[in-house]
Amino acid sequence: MIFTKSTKYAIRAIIFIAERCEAKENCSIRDISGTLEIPFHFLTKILQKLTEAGILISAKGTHGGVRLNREPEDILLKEIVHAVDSEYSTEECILGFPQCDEKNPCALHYMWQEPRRYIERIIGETTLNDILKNNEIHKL
Amino acid sequence: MIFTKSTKYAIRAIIFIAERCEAKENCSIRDISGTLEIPFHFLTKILQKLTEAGILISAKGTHGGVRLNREPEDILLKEIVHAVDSEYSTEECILGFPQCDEKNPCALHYMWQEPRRYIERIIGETTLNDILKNNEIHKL
DNA sequence: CGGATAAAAGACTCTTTTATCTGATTGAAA
DNA sequence: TTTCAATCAGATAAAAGAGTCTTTTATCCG
Ligand code: SF4
Ligand code: SF4
Repeated sequence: MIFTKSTKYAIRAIIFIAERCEAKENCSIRDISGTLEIPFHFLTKILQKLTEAGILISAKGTHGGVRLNREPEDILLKEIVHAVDSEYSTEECILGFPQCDEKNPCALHYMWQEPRRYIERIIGETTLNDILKNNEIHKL
Repeated sequence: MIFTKSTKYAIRAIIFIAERCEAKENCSIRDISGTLEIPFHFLTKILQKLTEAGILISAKGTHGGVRLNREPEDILLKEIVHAVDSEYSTEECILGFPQCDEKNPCALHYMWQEPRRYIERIIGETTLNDILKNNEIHKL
């Protein structure tokens, strides 16, 4: 609805990593994939992006895997979203016009301001820690 | 972002029809397609759905075309959206889980309530007339 | 009335994007 | 040096979007 499937997977995976893996321990991608029922190779690609973005850190070989590269309170939802889907934007016209004309807006433009602002705030200000505070997510 | 391309096309087309065609006159789909730069055959499919939904009424043959079947104040945005994309829903979990657990929600669930409610209100309560009141939409 | 024509409806095919799967490569640990 | 697990390259599948062509139905014009 608002996030792409990749983005949803990314968020779910990060929550899993933060909750299930101790700071110094690696999470095997295979495990994450199995538990969260996310296609393995699709997940690897997503996690690679998160690693490139400096959100995760990965290790090959035995006991390898992936873990957080920073404290949950230093990871913004925004970073996760943009790491996975660099095009993501809330600026676009709700009717798909190329540039949004703030000067002479249509009614929908106007109505869309409020929810858009909320969404921008959620994505821009929520940290991984905020998400973790409200405990167990079902299926995890 | 929130609407599919088909839905955006549908809304733009309906606005065009309402503004450019007199009550008893038909709008040629070819014209709409040309003016709004919407692929012709893609648009016909969308408009067919709107016709099936009773929002538009169509006529074949010379001077045929499409026009509103009801007054703009009796056409809810919701109807347009659902006519084109019957699956559309704002109920879904923002993280893509199958059923949303209201009992023990995660933080995102909670944060998502506000914008979701706004969006539901926009879609559920806005009529075509509300959209038309705020005059000219650019590129139309 | 009867054929020419205009325009929507419908059936297919093609392209692009998003999502998923298969298999080979690399590197770390044991 | 074997083994485990991430990485990387590529093919395939599914969905959304766009294009081609045929059929149907209404008007027009003689
Ligand atoms: S005014 Fe309306 S149509 Fe124009 S860019 Fe803004 S939302 Fe889109
Ligand atoms: S609580 Fe969170 S994860 Fe669970 S259904 Fe609601 S939004 Fe989705």
